[in-house]
Amino acid sequence: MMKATAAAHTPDLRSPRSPRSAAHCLDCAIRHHAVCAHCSGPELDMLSGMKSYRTLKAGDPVVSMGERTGFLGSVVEGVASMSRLLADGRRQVVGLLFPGDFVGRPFSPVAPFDVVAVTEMRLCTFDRRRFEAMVREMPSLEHRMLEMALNELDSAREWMVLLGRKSAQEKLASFFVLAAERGMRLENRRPIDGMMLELPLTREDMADFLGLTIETVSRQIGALKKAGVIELIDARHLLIPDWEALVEAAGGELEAA
Amino acid sequence: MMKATAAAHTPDLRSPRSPRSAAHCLDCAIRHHAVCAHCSGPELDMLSGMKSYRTLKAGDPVVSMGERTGFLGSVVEGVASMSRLLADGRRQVVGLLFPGDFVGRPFSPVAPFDVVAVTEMRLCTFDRRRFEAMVREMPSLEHRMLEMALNELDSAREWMVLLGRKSAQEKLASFFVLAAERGMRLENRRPIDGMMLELPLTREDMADFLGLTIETVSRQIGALKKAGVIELIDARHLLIPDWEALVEAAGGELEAA
DNA sequence: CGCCATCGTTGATATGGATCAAGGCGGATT
DNA sequence: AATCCGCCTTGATCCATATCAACGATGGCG
Repeated sequence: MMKATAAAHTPDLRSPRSPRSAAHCLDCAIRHHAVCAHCSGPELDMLSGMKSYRTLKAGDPVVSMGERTGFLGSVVEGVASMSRLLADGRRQVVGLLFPGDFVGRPFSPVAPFDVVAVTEMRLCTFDRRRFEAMVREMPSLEHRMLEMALNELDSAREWMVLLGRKSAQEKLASFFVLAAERGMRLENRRPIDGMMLELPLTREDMADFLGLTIETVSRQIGALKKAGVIELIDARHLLIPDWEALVEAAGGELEAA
Repeated sequence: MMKATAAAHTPDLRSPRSPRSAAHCLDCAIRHHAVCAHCSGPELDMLSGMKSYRTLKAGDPVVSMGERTGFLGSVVEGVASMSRLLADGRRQVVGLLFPGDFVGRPFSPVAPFDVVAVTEMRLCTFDRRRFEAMVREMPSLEHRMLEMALNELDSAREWMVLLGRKSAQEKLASFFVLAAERGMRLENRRPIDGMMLELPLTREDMADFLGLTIETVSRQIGALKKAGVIELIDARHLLIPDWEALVEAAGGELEAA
């Protein structure tokens, strides 16, 4: 029974259609969550005509900091990280990109951060120039971009609170809250008591996202488990017996990223 | 001589005209730096007609988290902080608002953070509904908003790197870099060796911005002084003898906020 | 002028998380 | 089935920063 739940949450990456692409944007899984969410029929046709897909394996670079990238796009399936590597090897993950999230920095060709696939993933991409031109001609698309940018800005600031002021344990709990909320979002559902959560990140990526070391991540997961806030299935899967207790352990509400 | 330099940098807040307002946007100090930067003549007339000014003293609240604010606007003079206060009193400053910066959260009436004047300041405000309607009708204005939001997003992520991975001393040096760059920006100048920097924040605000305590802020300022990276004039004024040395102490380049 | 409040500095001590070190587990390769 | 390697956990110790405490400087106000 628990196995069944686990299976139901495991992304079935390759099943629905050919590995290459989804025929038309109308059939796309992220249709109502991505930058194209508010596009009308003809607008969607136009996007549909210029999109192309990329499939990536965990660990594959998507864009590198400083690079001039010729494309912009959306995450369709899987998860990517945006991060900055300092000269001495310290690394900070500044955001995760889930399905529906926008990839790339419009109107500035030089990438400000590294983007790396952290799971197997599928990306829907557009030629940068054509997409930017389209944005400038379609106010509804530009409005959608603004709406998304403002939401990401709120989320980034929310995360600054975590990085600057939360304890290691609160950081871990907050990460689980974030991952659970984002995991449910595509299906327009909310996290519920007893739900299973699949962690898309390694301990190292979690550490770099939370401003901690892998050892502290490991120990604080252990502490949350001992406190009964989570139950571990394996290193990458956990159960959340009581959602409110988890939010509590996270030190109060987070805005969904 | 040093006194003269100091005077030249001290904002002369009340001098130019009546406390109430600047006549027309064309004469405004932030004309080319604020949300109105790309507006053409007729557009500017429209904004000019709907603006009104607010003057605030250091410590005055601008908007409170959770509040429904009826206005949006721009900082004209002075500096404000955006922050979040946790239930137990911990506080994190998530951003500073300098002249030209946008104030308020468009398209979402509930303020996600507290905004407080940290110096005496002057604000140019617009009725939220009228401004939002104008944005939706003027693609150039909406494009400018998007451009600003994307820049702020880059800055916020940059700051996440600082909060998650930098040492206390690097944090202080980075803050001085930020303050110096922002101080020079309005005049389209870059920081130079020997420049004087006026700190707009108390030690407490700096601590909350950097994720530190006031004692650590005080000690690390002392350490940077001993290292010769800065010279203290008084608690609120310092000299930067060597700009590159300061950037170095900050642990590498910051993108200007 | 002297009081008080706010702000900042400095010193002593405590501690949360980092660092250093060792070993376990599971999956891929052969 | 044995080996290996990446990933994770656990233990011992260290250290950067927090905390606790006292005091100094500055400026507003009676």
